[in-house]
Amino acid sequence: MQLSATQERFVRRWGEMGTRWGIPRSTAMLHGLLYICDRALTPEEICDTLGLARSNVSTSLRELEDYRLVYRQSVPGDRRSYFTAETDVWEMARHILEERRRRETEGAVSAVQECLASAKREGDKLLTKRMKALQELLGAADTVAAAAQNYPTSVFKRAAQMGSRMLALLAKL
Amino acid sequence: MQLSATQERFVRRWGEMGTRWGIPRSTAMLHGLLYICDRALTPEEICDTLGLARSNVSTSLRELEDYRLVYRQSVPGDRRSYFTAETDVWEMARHILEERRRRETEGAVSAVQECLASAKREGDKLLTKRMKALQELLGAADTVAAAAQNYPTSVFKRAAQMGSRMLALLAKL
DNA sequence: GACAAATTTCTGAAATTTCAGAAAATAGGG
DNA sequence: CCCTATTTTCTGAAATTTCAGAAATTTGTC
Repeated sequence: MQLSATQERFVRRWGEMGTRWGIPRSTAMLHGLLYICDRALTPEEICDTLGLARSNVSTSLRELEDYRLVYRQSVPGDRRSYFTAETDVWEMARHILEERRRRETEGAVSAVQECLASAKREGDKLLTKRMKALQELLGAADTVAAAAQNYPTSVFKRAAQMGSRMLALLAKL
Repeated sequence: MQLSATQERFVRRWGEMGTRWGIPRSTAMLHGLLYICDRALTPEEICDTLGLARSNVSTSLRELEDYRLVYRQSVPGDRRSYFTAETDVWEMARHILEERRRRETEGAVSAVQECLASAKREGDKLLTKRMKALQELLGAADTVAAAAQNYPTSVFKRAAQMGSRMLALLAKL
């Protein structure tokens, strides 16, 4: 698959962005490519287009599937897998939020939990206080993120779009 | 400064968490240490306590100052700098959000902007559509994050704590 | 169940990031 | 204005991460 100059540029830029978000460049490029494609691609085509090793594409695709940013499709009578990206950006955002919550906050919550227990046991007042505060924050973040998962995309979208107005409203309460 | 076993454990765990968040382990440890301290520390003390190189502490402190997670204080008649951490977790969260917005979304917004312009110029319908969608998402995220900066901590805190309820409300509209 | 196509896992090399030590710069006190 | 205490910047070594190529595994077909 031959990319136009602009498509090429987007894919490259997107890959660059990925690195800032803690996503390997090649994984992000692969995602960018699928995102701007209107048909499903085979891993083979992806390799050729982006100049990545087959193994790398395989690993990246699995990672992106975990994030639910790309979907695998199988065509009857064709042994190859075909991949497409999630193109609804709000759905994308939800999935990223969900996965990041799993990976980034869950560990922190349990770490703080443990330390809080120890601090109490040892009677360390200050540490107890600090751990409680952290727990409050992490808990709230986790709750919001979790809640976002339980509503349809339309609600999530509306919430994000109205976010600033909601804050304005809250400021008056 | 001698740490108790639990304090030590927290600092270590917090450092570990940092790496998942894209923050160097030593920087996160340093932040963790200051967060659980009730008095200001000198860089020297921090080195001794955590076993880090002086240079490393210097760099990490500057980074944490950029995030506004630690503050520098100077004591008259003492040439050394003293450092304390932000201990209000909601303020902490706001500062992190702000800095992450600056570092992570600003670049993406301008990248998409550029690509959108090129796509339009070239008449690439699909790419234009995709770039517009991304722009919508990034714009919304940016707006929410920006709005959070403009309200007092109390509002931010309330918003986070009520987040799930707000979503429930929105779902009915 | 043997064969071929496709995919995944393993391994190490290349690139990047983190961090300690040395050298340079800065600031205060005499 | 020099001297000393403190901090910052520079440099390269160590650790980590990313990724290509080879080997192993899986999947489907005959």
